[in-house]
Amino acid sequence: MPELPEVETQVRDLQAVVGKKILAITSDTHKAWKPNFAASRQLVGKKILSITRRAKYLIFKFSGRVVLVAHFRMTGHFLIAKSATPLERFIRHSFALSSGIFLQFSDIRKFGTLTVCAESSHEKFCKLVDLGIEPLEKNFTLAALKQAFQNKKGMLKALLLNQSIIAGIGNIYADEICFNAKFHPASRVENLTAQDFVNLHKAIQQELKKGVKNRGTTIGEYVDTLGKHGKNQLSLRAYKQHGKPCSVCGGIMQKMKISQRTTSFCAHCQRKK
DNA sequence: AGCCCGTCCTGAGGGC
DNA sequence: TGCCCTCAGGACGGGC
Repeated sequence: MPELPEVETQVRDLQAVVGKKILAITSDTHKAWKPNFAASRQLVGKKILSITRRAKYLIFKFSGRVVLVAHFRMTGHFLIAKSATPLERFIRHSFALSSGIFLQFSDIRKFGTLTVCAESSHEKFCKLVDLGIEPLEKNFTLAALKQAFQNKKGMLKALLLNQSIIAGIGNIYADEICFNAKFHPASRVENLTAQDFVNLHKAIQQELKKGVKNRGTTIGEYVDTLGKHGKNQLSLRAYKQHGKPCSVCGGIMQKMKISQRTTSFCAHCQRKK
């Protein structure tokens, strides 16, 4: 599923369409559009001025102070095509751009969302204001991590998945971060020591940077805008590894549910705090 | 506040 | 072959 590294990879590739104008939009999944499909008409004739990322959201700024905020949820991704012919079977939305380019939104499970709103209100309307700290930004310091976790209680993995604390981590990277830092995912954050925070801070940055460097994790359907697979799945050590031997100690990886998500971990290497 | 559940959705994979 | 069942889960709303 697309998380921070996958969205970041897409946003970097999508710079290729900045400056293009939207000529037409077709969609067979009107429900994805917020507040409604009719709002998509506001984008037609507008020029893409910038494409940026906040957490797992993609933010397209257009001429005329209009913004499109896209979220991939489980199975969404953009593809850049040289014709209107769908590059994949599950293209739900297609944007005809100037220069004969087509931006296609693929989304098997139809969970993805496309929100159109005024630039002045998009952060509030799309709840971007409620998002936590960006873990790959300079201001994500050790002190900032401690601050974000201050007065919080609960299971470590649940907090890593909470977008209002740290923004952009999903199920894959949460498992990898816990494994990297040797924390049992059900560790109580209120029990973490100063040294634990040092290790956690390092692991968050390492795993997300590795994901970006590898152009994302392809498990299931995620691909980049050219349809190419990422490489991060080749170096996963925890996510979906239950039943397999631990890459460190050789013990069999365990499985449990945390926050409704399947969680894989090594009961020997990852200590419960 | 923390935690759980249901909802949205559809393909993959298992069982028979 | 084919049908039914379960599973996968990001965000959100609701309940305890």
